[in-house]
Amino acid sequence: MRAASRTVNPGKNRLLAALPPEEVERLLPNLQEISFSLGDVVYEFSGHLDYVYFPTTAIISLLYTMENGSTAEMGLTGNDGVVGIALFMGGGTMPNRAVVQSAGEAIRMKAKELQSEFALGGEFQRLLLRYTQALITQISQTAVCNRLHSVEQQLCRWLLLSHDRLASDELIMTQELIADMLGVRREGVTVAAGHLQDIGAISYVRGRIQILDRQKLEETACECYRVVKDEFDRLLK
Amino acid sequence: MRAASRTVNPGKNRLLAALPPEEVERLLPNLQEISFSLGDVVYEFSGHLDYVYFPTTAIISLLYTMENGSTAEMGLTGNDGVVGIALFMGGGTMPNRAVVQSAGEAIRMKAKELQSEFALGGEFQRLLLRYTQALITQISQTAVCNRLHSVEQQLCRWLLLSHDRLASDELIMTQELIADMLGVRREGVTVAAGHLQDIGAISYVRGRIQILDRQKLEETACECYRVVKDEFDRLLK
DNA sequence: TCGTGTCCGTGCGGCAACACACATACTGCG
DNA sequence: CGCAGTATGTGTGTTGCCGCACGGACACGA
Repeated sequence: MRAASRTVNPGKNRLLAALPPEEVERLLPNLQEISFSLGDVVYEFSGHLDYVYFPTTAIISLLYTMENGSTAEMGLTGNDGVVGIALFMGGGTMPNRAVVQSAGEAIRMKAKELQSEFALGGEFQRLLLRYTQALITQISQTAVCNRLHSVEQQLCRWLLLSHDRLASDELIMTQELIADMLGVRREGVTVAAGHLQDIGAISYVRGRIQILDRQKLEETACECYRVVKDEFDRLLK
Repeated sequence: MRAASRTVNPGKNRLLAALPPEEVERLLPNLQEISFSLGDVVYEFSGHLDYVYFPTTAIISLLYTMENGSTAEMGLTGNDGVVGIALFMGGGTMPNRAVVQSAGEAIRMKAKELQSEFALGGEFQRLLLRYTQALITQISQTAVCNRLHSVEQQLCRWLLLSHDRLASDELIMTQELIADMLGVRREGVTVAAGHLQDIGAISYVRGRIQILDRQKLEETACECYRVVKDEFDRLLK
């Protein structure tokens, strides 16, 4: 995790990009660009947060780790959202972890400054709350999907959600890590990904996944992906 | 669903009870008591909402119904919360359903009036947002629990969450309905509930569940119950 | 170029939950 | 009282995923 002091471009995050000019101007001095590497921990279970992060090219996973060490993802945030909602929702902390799933950049803002801007009740507040509602839908759909769908369907959903938040068709991600995200065995991912390769949807070589055919992925995925996608599109213009 | 015009007692819902007197006074004329029966639909998938509901004795389940008809619960709300968060989060609707899981009363408030009070940015807003954060934790934990835990553990979690939101030790609930909530087969509930009877934690007779030994239920449940409980206690004072 | 670590593929036994079928039992109503 | 409807219990075979073990393949540095 490395901070740079150069001027930031808020247009690279959809929430910041949607702000009216006067609010952007007010916020700009408080924004800082920051680089994340794969695996960086943005916040820990019930841990204090000094900043919120608006990803631009990075993707952050919200994970829960059980007492016995097994993990599962609740949701993920890219350039369409913000990490650290507990800071404006009022709780300060959340009982989960946020881990960088795909290396890249984010824009950060001090908690205090976020909170005072939020309290003004303008477009900033409105956007953050709408994003939070979209996130709730994503988490809900994860819950339902975990209960009712196969590993292969969930893998498709996850690949599509990640792909939507990336500029490229390549994901840097070992099967081991995907297994942790989905809360399944590594071998389960191997089998599912093997099938997706057979049908020509992806190619997978030692931690580099190429998305070859989104169409096929969408067909193989369950309805959960589309529900989440549509809801994000609806709520975030 | 039946509305009564008699004077309401906001103290029976924990959110309303936590408001300072001047805000209660302002809201009181806009509150109405309403009765729900088991199975009443509070709102439909992506359906319009005219009111928010603050349950007092009723319990409302947030459910998702798949295209193939199978269902699963994302969370539940009792006298510690509010149904209809989309109205103040800004989205207006949500892609799920809300169904009465346990008959009882709630206090309702018109959407418009909710929104104008929310916009004032006072304690009302603060409480609603903190509740929403607690709900996010509940939904998240449901997601994780669905992935990693057994039907029996989930049944315990569900019974405990419901029991916390009830005045009595008796739940009126067939195994069929519980199965829909948990997103499992009815027979799965029969087996799990049978075991819970064997160890003396509950008794179960044709749609009437008696909670006999909470201690045993908590021991059999996974950690998920406690995480949710602690987070609600922390966020809602 | 060789070794070591990482990553991916595969096979096997086991188990929990599934789908389906059906038996039992209680309940309320005519 | 008898019957229909609802609710619960049980049995059988199937399936999807798990845990574990291991083998091969590639990558990178000494």
